[in-house]
Amino acid sequence: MATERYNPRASEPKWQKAWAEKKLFEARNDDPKPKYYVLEMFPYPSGRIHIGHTRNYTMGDVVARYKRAKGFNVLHPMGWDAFGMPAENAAMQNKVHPKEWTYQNIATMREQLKVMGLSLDWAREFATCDVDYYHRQQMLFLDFVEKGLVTRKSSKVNWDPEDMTVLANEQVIDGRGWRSGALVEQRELTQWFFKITDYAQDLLDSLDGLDEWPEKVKLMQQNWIGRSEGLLIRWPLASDVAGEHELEVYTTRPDTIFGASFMAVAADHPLAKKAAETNPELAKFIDEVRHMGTSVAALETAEKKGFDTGIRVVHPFDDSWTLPVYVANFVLMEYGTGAIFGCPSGDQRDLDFANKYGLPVIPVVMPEGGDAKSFQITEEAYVDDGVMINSRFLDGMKPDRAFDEVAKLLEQKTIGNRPMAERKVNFRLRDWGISRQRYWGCPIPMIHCEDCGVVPVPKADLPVKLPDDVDFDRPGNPLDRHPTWRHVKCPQCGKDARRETDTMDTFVDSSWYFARFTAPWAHEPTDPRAANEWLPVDQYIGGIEHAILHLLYSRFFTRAMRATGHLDLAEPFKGLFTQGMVVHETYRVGGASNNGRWLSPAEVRIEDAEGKRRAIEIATGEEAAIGSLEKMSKSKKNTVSPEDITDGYGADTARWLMLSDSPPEGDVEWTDDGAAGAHRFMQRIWRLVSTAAETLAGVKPATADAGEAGAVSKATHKILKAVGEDIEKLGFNRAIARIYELANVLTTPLNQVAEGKADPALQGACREAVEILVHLIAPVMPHLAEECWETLGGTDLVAERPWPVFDPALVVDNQVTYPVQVNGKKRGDLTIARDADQGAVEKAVLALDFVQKALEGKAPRKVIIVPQRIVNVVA
RNA sequence: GCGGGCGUGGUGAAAUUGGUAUACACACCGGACUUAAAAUCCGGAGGCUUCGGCCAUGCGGGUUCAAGUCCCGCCGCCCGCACCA
Repeated sequence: MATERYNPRASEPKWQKAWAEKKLFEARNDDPKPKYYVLEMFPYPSGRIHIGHTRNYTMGDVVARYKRAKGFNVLHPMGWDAFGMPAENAAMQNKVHPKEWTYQNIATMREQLKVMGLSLDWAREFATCDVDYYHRQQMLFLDFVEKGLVTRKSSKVNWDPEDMTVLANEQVIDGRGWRSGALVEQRELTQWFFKITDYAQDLLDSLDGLDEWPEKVKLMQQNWIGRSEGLLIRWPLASDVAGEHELEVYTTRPDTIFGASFMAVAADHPLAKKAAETNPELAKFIDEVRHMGTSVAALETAEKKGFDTGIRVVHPFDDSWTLPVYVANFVLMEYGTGAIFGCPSGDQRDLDFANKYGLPVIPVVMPEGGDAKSFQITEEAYVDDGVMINSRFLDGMKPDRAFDEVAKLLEQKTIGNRPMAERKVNFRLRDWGISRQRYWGCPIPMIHCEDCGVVPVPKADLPVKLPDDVDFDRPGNPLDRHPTWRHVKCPQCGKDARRETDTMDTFVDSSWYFARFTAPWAHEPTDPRAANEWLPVDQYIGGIEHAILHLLYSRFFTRAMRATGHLDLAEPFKGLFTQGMVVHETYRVGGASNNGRWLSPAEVRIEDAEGKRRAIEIATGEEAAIGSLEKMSKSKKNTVSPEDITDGYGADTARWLMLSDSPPEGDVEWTDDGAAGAHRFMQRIWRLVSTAAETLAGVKPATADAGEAGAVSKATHKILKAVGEDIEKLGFNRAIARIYELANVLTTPLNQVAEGKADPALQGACREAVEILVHLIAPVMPHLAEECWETLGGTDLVAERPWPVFDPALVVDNQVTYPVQVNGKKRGDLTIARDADQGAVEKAVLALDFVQKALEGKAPRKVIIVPQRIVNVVA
C-alpha cells in the first residue's frame, strides 16, 4: 500500500518530459479534428514571471487541456511581446544591450513557465523582436501603405526634453516625464498614423456581434470610439477676417440654437491665430492657454477662461442678431471643428462661462408642464428632456423634433455656395499615431529622399534590421546618431537619402501576433489558409487593462489585414475573458503616513492575538500596520513570486490556488493559508487514490444504480456533469468546489475499499469514481493526475485521454424532494416520485401534517407547484 | 460631470438566473490517534430564542404565491472615460 506523500518536485519534471516526448501539445494545421484556439495575452519579458501571469496562463491551460480531452485540435501557443522602453532603460542604467537583456529575460521566463507544466505548443514560440517577426510586420506595414491605411501628418505630442522622446499620455505624470521627471512640452511633430478612424463605424457596429465578450469591455470600447450625431453649422462672420467669412461649428444640440449667446474657438483655431496677429493681448492669452498643463489634475482645476476676439458672427436665423467670438481654454482643436456655440442655459460649462463674462442666459428647454414666462436659469443648467421655449418657431416642440427642424431649414440655406448646415457624425476616436523616437522597436520601412519625398523600402530589401552597434550613453534615439545606418540610397532615384529613424509603437507588435501563431513559419506574414482555419481565437484571456487599446488595435489590424489579403475575417477574438488581479495585503511600519516603511510578506510574522491578526517585523519585533488588499507592486513590497509556491509545493498547488475560491474575473488574494490548503488537498487526493489503488487494481470500473454503490455512482456522475459545465463557462472556482465535494463523497467508500470492506458493486463504482476524479483534477493539477493514473495501473497519459462521459440516467433522481412552503416560508419537505403529476403532488402536500396544521381545516387559497423545484401552499 | 459595476457569516465566496440563502474552502471550536507535537481522520458552527419559533443578503419602500436576484429612493465602495460641444 502506497502511503508516502506525493512529491511534486520529483514527479512534475517527469510528467513534463513525458508530455514533451509525445509532443502532445503541438498542434498540427492538418489535423482533421474540430479546431479550438485558446490564447492568453503574451507576456512582456520584464525579467521574471509574475504571479499574475501564473493565474492568467493557468486559466488558459485548464481550457486547453479540457478542450483537448473533449476531442478538439487545440492551438495553445506562447510568445513574447519583446520590444519596448524597459529594455532601453536597462541599457541606459546597466550598460547592457537591449537585445541581450531581452533574450536573457526570455530565457529565464521560459524556464519559469515550463515549471508550471503548461500545455503549450512551444514549437510555435516567437518573440516580436525576432528579425523573423518584425520582418513580416514591415511587410504588413508596406501593404497597409499601399492600401492607403497609413498617413503621415503633423500632430501634437508630449515631448520629454530630457530623454528627447515622445511620451504616451499615460507616461506623463503631473505634467512631467515619468522617467526623467522633466516638464513635458507640447510639440508639433510629423508622425506616422494608422487610419483606424476609417473603421470607426464598423468597429462600433461590430461590437454587437461579440456576444462572448464582457459587456463592460464592449461598453468601454463604445465610449472610446465615442460616436455622436450632430450638425455642422456655418455661421456667417459679421465682417470678414483676413478673407474668412464663416465660422464652422459642430454641435449635437442644434435645437438650442436660440439659446446661443457666444461662440468659442480653441487657442489653435485658425481664426484665433489670425485675430491674434493684430491683437497682442489676445496673442498673450493664447500663449498662456498653450502652456497650460495637460495633466488630469490641471484640467480639472483649471478655471474656464476666455478672451473676446472682437470678431462677431451673425445668427443663422436672424440677421440682426450678432454674437461675440471668444477664444476659450476649454475648447479642443482635436474634436469637431475646434469651435462651439455656447448655450448657457443648456450646458453647465457654458453657463459658468456666461456668468463669468456677463453673457446672456436664455432658457430654451424647460421641463414639461413648466411655465415659460417664469422659468429661469441662474446657477444650474437644464440638460434634461422637455419642451422648447423662447425659440420662435421651435416653441412647444420636443428637443429632438427641434433638432430635425433646425437641420432641415439650415440645410436649405446657403453660405458661400455651400449649405449652411450639414448633418455630421463625429467620433472621439483619433487615428493611431505609431511613431516612436526609440531604438528598441520595429523600424518603419520608409526612406526620405529630397527629390522623391517619402519612399517605401522595396519589399525585396526587407527586413530593415536594427543595427546592433548602438550606444545609450546619451538620451534620445540612438538610430538618429548612428554613423551609417540611417544613410541609404533612394530606391527610386538612387540618390543619397535618409532612413526613417522612428520605430513602431509596441502595440503594433501585439496587434497581429495571434495571427502569426497560426503559421509562424510562413514566409508571408500569414498563411491565409491557416489563419482563416484557426481564427478567430475561440477564447482569449487577459487583463482588463487591455480592454481598450490592445483589443481595439487588434480589431483594427484584423480588418486591415483582411483589406490587404492576409486573412479573411474582421473580428480576431470570438470569446474574451478578462481575469482579475492577484492581490496581497500590505505591511508598513512607522505608521500609515508617507514616511512609513513598507515590508514584504517575507519580512513579517503574522500573530493571532485575541482574535486579532497582528503583523510583526521579524527583524525588529516592531508591529506593522496591516493594510488593505492591493495589486502586487514593487513599491509596496507586497509581491509574491510564483517560486514561493512552486519551490515548496510544486506547480499543481500554485495552479490550484490560483483558481480556487475567487471567481476568475475578480481579484484573488494570495495567502499562505490558501497555499497550504491547496497543497493539503493535493496530498489528500494522492492519499485517497493511492491507498485504494492496490485493492482496486484488478477491479473493472462499473456504474452502480442502487445501494451504497449506487449513491457513489450517482454523486460522481452528477459532479462530472457539473464540472464540465463549469469549465465551459470558465467558472473555475465552482468547478473546484465540485471537485472538493467529490473528494468528500468518496472518502468513506474509498477507505472501505482500502480496508477490504467493500462488496464487488462498491468496488466497481469506486474504481469508476476514482478514474473520473483523476480526469476531473487533470486540467488543474495535471502532474498529480498522471501520477494517480499511473498508480491506478494506467499505461497511457491522462493528457492524451478523452474526457469521461456522464450517464444521463444517473444525474436525474427517480425521487424528488420538494421543499414545501406555507405562505412563502419553508415548513418541510415532500419526497415523491419524479414523474408524479401535479395532482398527485398537490394531494400529497395537502396530506402533510404541518400543512394541515397551518390550514386549520380550511381549503388552501392556492397551491403553486413548480415542477422539480418547489411547492408553495397559500393559506 | 458622463458611463458601468458591486454591497451575502470571522474571511474568500456559492445560490440552477424569481423557487430550500450561506454550497465549497480558509480560519475557528470539540473529539480520535500520539508520551507529546505535527500530520491525518471524525464531528460542530449565521444571529436571537421563553425551544413554539422569530430575525438575517448595505438601508428604506414596492411588485409577487415566492425577492440576494426585478422596480423606485437613499448610503457606501470600486472601475472606465473625462473641458468631447
